[in-house]
Amino acid sequence: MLARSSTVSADFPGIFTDSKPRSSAPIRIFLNEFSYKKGTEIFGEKEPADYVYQVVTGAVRSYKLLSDGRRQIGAFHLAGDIFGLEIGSDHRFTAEAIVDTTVRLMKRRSLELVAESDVTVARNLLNMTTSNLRHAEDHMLLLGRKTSLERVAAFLIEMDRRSTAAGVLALPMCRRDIADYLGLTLETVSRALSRLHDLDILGFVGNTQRQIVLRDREKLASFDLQN
Amino acid sequence: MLARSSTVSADFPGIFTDSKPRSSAPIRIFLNEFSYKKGTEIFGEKEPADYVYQVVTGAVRSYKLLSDGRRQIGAFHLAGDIFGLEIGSDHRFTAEAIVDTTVRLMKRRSLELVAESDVTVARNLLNMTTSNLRHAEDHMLLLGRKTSLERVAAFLIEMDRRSTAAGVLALPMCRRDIADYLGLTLETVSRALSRLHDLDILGFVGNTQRQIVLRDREKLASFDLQN
DNA sequence: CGGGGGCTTGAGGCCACTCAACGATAGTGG
DNA sequence: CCACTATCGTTGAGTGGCCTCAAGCCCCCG
Repeated sequence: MLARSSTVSADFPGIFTDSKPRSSAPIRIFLNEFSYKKGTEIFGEKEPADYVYQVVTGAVRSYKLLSDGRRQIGAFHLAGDIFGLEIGSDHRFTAEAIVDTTVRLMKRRSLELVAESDVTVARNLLNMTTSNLRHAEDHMLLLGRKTSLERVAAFLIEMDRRSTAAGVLALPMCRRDIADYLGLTLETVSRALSRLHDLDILGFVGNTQRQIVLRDREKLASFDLQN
Repeated sequence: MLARSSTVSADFPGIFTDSKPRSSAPIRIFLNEFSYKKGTEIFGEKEPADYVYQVVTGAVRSYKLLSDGRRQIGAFHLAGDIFGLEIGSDHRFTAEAIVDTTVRLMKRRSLELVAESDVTVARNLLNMTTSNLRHAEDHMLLLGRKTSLERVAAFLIEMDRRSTAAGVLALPMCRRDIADYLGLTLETVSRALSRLHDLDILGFVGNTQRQIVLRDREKLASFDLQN
């Protein structure tokens, strides 16, 4: 039970920022921190959505499965991101910790109650849903019409944009995750990365293949067509 | 200027239904009907989103283009559907009439004003955005992971579900539109339909290839894997 | 009747997938 | 400390599903 005394807005900025100072009596919303080991499930598709989550540290993948095991990752959630926000009663994705992850969670019901009275919170709920929608729309274009090289380039640019640290891109997810996000196989992702490496567009840091430095953002961007 | 005297809810059911009876003085919202000839643009991507649209008769496609002309259709809008609803200031898709189409339109600004005061309208905005999001999420799975036959089967099932008339599916869009919706080529779509025809799962009505009768919904559904 | 758009079908090619081998790294336990 | 194993990533060879290119049919329409 954290944040008893802190303002809510400091803890769930995506939902509460831009809110005018609220009534002197602070709204009490339960905020618990919770940790998940690498690879464990945070919630499953079609489970009731009782909580909304925010990544504190770590990374999360949200995905859907076909009955034969094919997987489509809809989004990666990094530090600060809010996920599991559903308007309907059930989750539409399964969420798993990619690495050891701690999240902050709040009762969805509490959020709804606040949204009832606070117009700003309600609008921010709409804004977050909209930004999820925008991402999904852009991703449809990628999945439906882009080549493997274009997809990988777009992925690197997206991760670079979202990354806090300038310079080195530290990818928390494995090649298979990237592949399932981009609608490819892990081998194709690996080949695309190798090709970008051969073209001196990116470099690997040390011996790990999860830390990438973008040597030529401009050339990289030329592979990610505008729309 | 229609609907001067009618209630708003009757005209924009997607936004206003489930609303409790509002104040005795009806809210005045401009409602114009407008017609577009087959193939003409209703609005373009990145244009300011001043209006929200509802299909009265006809059909509309919403799509994004890559700079080299590759196209991804994000959604088809049929009679009754609301489209062009943006939270940001600009449209994120281009919308075109697939056939001769009449739409009803309202000033977005008016809608926002109503949403400010009427919580139910605000919630319905959120619900509509959410249902767009759900569709996009499902479509990502289709585009990223399904085979051509699965995609076409899913498309037929979706159109059948949305179609008002039971029995015959009257598709307003051409094969190229279907292909750009499913991330395929028109030839692949045609081959998939032929294959379903050969399997006695569907039939064509008369000499036209746009009217389809589903002979065996169960077998069709078996091609569209659950997730 | 000629022309064009929409659709189907065939033949061939290519990009991404499949299958496989291999190296590197990290974690485990002797 | 060193096998031992499992996981992750890269790379190569070959396949296959969808794309490309092309021909031809049908229907509509001027």
